[in-house]
Parts: sequence; C-alpha cells; structure tokens
Amino acid sequence: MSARAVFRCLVEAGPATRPQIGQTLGLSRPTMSAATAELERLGYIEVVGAVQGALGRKAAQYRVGPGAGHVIAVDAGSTHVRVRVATLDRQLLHSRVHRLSSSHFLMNEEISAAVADEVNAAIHECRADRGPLRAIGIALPTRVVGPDQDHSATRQDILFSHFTPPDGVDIVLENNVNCAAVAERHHGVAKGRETFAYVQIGLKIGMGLILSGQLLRGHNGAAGEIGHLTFPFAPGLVPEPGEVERYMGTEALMGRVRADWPADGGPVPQDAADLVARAEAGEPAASAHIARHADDIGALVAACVAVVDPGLVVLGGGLGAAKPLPERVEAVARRLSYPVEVVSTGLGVDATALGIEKLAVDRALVGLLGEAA
Amino acid sequence: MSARAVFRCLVEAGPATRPQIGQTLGLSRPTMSAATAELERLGYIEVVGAVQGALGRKAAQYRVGPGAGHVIAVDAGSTHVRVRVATLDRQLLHSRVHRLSSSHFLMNEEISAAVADEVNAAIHECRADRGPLRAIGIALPTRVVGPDQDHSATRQDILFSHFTPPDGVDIVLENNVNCAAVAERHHGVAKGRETFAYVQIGLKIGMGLILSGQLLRGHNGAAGEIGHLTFPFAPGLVPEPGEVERYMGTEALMGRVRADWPADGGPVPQDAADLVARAEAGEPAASAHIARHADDIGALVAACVAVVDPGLVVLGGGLGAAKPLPERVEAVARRLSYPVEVVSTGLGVDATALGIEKLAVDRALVGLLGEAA
DNA sequence: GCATATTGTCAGGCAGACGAACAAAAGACC
DNA sequence: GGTCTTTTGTTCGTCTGCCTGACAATATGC
Repeated sequence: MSARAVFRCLVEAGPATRPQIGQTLGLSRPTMSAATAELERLGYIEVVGAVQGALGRKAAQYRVGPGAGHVIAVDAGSTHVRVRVATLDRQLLHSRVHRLSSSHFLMNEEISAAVADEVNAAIHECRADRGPLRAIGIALPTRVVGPDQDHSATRQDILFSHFTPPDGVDIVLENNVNCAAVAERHHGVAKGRETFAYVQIGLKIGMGLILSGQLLRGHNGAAGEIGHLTFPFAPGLVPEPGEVERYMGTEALMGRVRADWPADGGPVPQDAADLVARAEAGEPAASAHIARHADDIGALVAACVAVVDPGLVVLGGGLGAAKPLPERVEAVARRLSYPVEVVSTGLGVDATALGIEKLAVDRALVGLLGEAA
Repeated sequence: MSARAVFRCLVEAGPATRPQIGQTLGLSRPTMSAATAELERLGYIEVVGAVQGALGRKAAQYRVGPGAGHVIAVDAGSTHVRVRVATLDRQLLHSRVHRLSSSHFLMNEEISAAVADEVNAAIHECRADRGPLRAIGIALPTRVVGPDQDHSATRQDILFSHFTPPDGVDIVLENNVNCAAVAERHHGVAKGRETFAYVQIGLKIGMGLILSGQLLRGHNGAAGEIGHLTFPFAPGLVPEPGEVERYMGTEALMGRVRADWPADGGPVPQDAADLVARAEAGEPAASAHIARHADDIGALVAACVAVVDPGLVVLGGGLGAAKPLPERVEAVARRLSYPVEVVSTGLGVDATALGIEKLAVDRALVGLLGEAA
C-alpha cells in the first residue's frame, strides 16, 4: 500500500504537503488523498497547517502524529549513559546524561543498572505524551549477537538481569561503534554515502562498516573488531590476539608518551585530551607523538582499505577529532593502499545515541508498517 | 509482472511444471497460465514434455527456450583463457581452453588478443543456434572499475583495443577472484551461504567477499585486494605497499623453499604443486614449509576475519586445495580472532569461468526482464 | 469581478492477481 | 468398461491498487 511509502516519507523528510509527497514518490493526487486519509484515521499522521504556494489554493501540511509513538535510545558508554526519547520523525522529547562513577572497559553491573534506571525513568516521564512506546534501542560497548547466534562469550545478557522490557516493545541492541557509523551516515559527514568505514580511536579501537547502504554485522556480530587484527604481522614474529587494541588504545599511547617524554618538553601530558590540545598548540613533543600515532592508525586504516575498499574513512572517538590526524592518516593509507578519503567526525559525543535512535526508529517502522520495506 | 518471476524460477531451478512453479512462487493457476502463455509467446520458454504425478492429469513441463538466448563467459587467466558458451539456464553449448604461451602476472597484449579471438570464434560457432547473444562476461586478473570511476591505473582498457563488442550485447567485466567467489556461492562449498570470504592462494593472493548475498566490489573496485595489506605491521617497522603479495605468493614461497631446503631432503621441489604433493606424501621438509605457509595465511585470514567476520573462508587457487592447509589456517585464525570455518574449494580450474558465467546470466536477465529485480 | 493557477474530490477504467466453477485427462476401483 | 477421484488447465467474475480525466474549491492578481 502506498500509505506505507507516504508515512516513510514523512518520517524521513519531515512535514510536507500532499503534492510534495506525491511528487517525490510519483503518486497521483487521488492516491495521496487516500493514503493520507488512511494514515490520519490510524492516528499516525496529522494536519499541522496549510502552506501557500505562489498561486492557487493552500495545501494542507501533514506530519507524523502522536499516534505514531516514540522510541527510547540509550548509549551505554564507558563513562556516561546517555538517553534520548524521540518521536519517529526525530523530535527530541527528553534527554538525559548519567555520569558513571568510573570508567569501564566492558559491560558490567554498574552500567546495566544505570541503563535500566534511565530507561524506566524515561518510560514514566513520557507516558501517554506522544503515543505508545514503539522500540527501545541500546548501544552497547560489546559485540552484539542475534538471537540465533552463540551467546557465550558475550556480555549483553548482563543487561537483561537488570531490566525487563515492557510487553510489545521491540528491543534493538547494537554495538556502539556501529551506532556511531550509522549516525555518520544519516546526520554526519558521511551523509548520503553508500559505502564507508567509521573508525573509533579512543580507549579502545573499533570500526563500523556501512557497505552498500547497510551496516555490516558479520557472522558472529564481530565485523569491524579491528582491535583483534593480527599483530604483529611480519615474518618471524609470533602474532598474539588482541594486540592492536593494547597497542593503539589511548592507555598504551599515554604509556609511550610518559616513557618517552623529553626533559625540556614541559609537564608530561595528563591524558589523551591534554596531549591533543598541546599538539594543536604546536608543542613539538606532543605533535611528534600524535604524528607517530597517526602513522600507526594510517597503517591500520590501510589494512581495512585493502580488505573492503570503503573509499571514505570517518575518524571518531576521543582522538578522532584531533586536528592533524586525518591528513596524516590519509597520507599513510594512500601510500600503502588504494585512494581513500579520511575525515574527522563532526558529530560530538551524541553520535552513538543518534545512531541507536535511528536504528530504533527503523525497527519501530518495521513493526508499524509490517514486514514490507 | 509475475512472468518475470516465473522466468527467473525456470532459469534458476531448471525445468518445472506450472503447479510446481506456482507452489514455490505462491501464484495461482490462472496467473501461472497467463505468465507461461506470455513467456511462450515471446519465445523465452518452451514446453519440453509432460510429467505424470501419482494421480490425475499430466502437467506440461516448461523450460528456458531458444529465444531466451545465450551468454559467453571468458576466464582470462594467467596461463589459460577459458571460454564457455551457455544458455541462461546453464546448458553448456560450447567450451574451449586456450593455453597461453607463457605465464602472465597482469593483463597484457597476448591475453587481450587471445580473449578477442576466442570470443569472436564463439560468436560464430553458436550463431542462431540458441537464440540471440545476450551478454559477454570476462573475468580479468586485474582490478575492475565501473564506467563512472577512475580508469587510470587499471588495465582493463587494453582489452577493448583488441575487441569490439557486438551492438546490443551487454559486457560484464569482473575480477577473477570475485568470480571464483561467486562460483563458490552458487556451485561450490559456500552454496546457499549469505556471507563468506573466498581467498585465492596462488601466484598472487586475493580475496573475494560475498556479504549478505552480494559481491562487495568497494569504492575503487579494490575490495579484497589483500595483497596490499599493510606489511610488515609491527611497532618500529616501516610498512611497504604490496608486500603481502610479494611475501605470500608462490614465487616467494618457492624462493624460501629453495633457500632453506635441507641437504638430506632429496631433490628441491620444482614448483608449488610438487611441494604440495610431497607434503601430502609425508616428506618432513615439504610438510614443514606448507605448515609455515599455512601459519602465514592463517594470520592473513585472521586479519580479514577481524575486519568483516565472514564466518566461512573458502581457500582456492593453486595452493588452496592442498590437503593440510585448511585445518592449520583455521587453527591459527581462530586463535587470533573470532570463530571461522576454513574449507578448501571443491571447484577445480573452472571456478572462475563458472562465476563469470553466472554474472553474465544475471546481466542478461536484467536486460531481458527490465530493471526490476 | 474575472481569469488563472493550484489543491482536492469524484467517477471511471485498467492491470494484475485471486477464488470459484467448470472442462479435460489420467489412474483407481468395482 | 464404467464410474469415481484426483490433478491439471481454463473461463469468469471480482477485488485491490493505482491512474486519468472531469469537476469543485480555494487562492492570487488585474
């Protein structure tokens, strides 16, 4: 039915009149009238006003209505839990940031409890305000596997020991790096791009792959786990699993910085943010370390480029926005492999939350409109 | 129109009766009659007999008819040019192997001339035999880029200086490793698999990726070019482009074998096939080299697994079918990364030709049935 | 007030598919 | 052999989803 297409159009492109939607979808006026009448009857859309063109009769403007419901998006990060409640057309209804008592590498009891609390608070906050709750999306700092896959060795089950989802509400779990990649595609520098890679450089290192417009999860939900890349990878050396993570994470970087800081370089940088700031301020020692790190990341990106040839790599995470990084990474990667464009993310700390929000909205639409695409 | 679906069904599943097709496609008898009548009128299908069930009236059996036409598939390999002419439902009409005078690393004048000669010969051979020629597929040992991409630094244009395709015939170019991957999916050990990687280990090393059922080509047509993987990849070493290829190819392997062959190991193996045969026969020196090579490949496969998590890796190429390889590669890859199954190809030297044939048939179907999927 | 342009609705029609009924062909059973 | 049952194939009416064309309902500008 064309009503589905009309609703999708309103969700994605925002308020519009019947002639506008008919134009973009290639539908006739009678069909548009029937579709909007049906959607309005269901409460999924509502008239929001009338728009006057240059000439002629005013056109009624429609938008997603309260009956379409809303979603809750949660970014369960290592230092903060961020919650967003939004309508299907992404009007923010509620948002909260919960600071964790300490920084966590993995999904654990404290994060799970915080997520459960925040979701329950959000549910009560927005009750009956903008229609039914359709989906809850949670971005996790762990590998996420589907219901038919092997759950051993994952930590996503910890969450559900703290949290019972309401009946009839879809739950969407996704890895946080994958979520950031989705956000880059819909709101960030990769907008409209069909194929690209998002590389997160922070405490841990990870990658999210969007190929031909769809997120690559992989057979075990482990696609993009480049922290597990073979390393060292050279004749005569015995590789160890997970060494890239241990070598490229900010802790290892700061360890090298502390061990290698020149006596005349001033105080040793306290953390990665400090290092980046002083490199951007022009301090030679800090710049040298950032440059060296960029070269390492460039080699890593080159490996990913050789495997999937994404054409564009977006750098994110704590170090991803550092000024001199993209150019240097791009230079190294291009020397080692095929042409690739490397840019920094423009989305801030909200990237992951925006991405899981988009995924939750997509799931809600599937539930609302049936299986059809 | 349902006629498209019926024709696709006959192309993919072979001869069938109307009730059978209606069953699989969920179409009613009247619809099936209309569809087959339309297709028969166009000459795309024909009645091939009548099938008697356990009881009741005989059912007419249909199959793809002469009017549907045929395709030419060419594997432009490094030592041979293989040609297959087949109907859309993959009945082999003609096949030829043209041995090249020497082994070539890249697309060059001799290969191009041989391809042009063989295609022209095949065109005249099958003229008016099984309807019009719909598409010509050519598997190339080079990176293949689309018409909208950057053609500099590719060698696919050499071909067209030797060869003018007939009017109205679609030309499909694809990298030979990607073709082998497609063949594994449709005829080989990865049959029915939606996501897997094919790794070719021979003179050169390369990978073809099938993700969610579709071939990943990448932004520059360079996806799977793991010969360009960053190498060496370890702290303090300066990586050089293309070193994996130079290290993992059979020439480098045999160089190490010759340099390192024990005095009491008998005559030095002449080539890779000899090395494999003697390893399978139990000779310790040969086994040790194959094992070492398997470990290297295992590290390489682990890198690919970390990036795309294919779940299944099919080994092919000159060394891919070597007996002890898959288990050893799997063991190394699993230790370094996520669970992955590693198996050897069951298709022989025809893998690439079968793959490009499938791609040519797909293109012919698009041309025949319109843009619809 | 009237011409013109645009939106919105109504009626009719067309394409594609389905279900029900009926005709045709084959084996099963007496 | 005759009849019954089962399956195939066709004819007919219908239904859904959409379009085209005509008409009514606004809006602007002279």
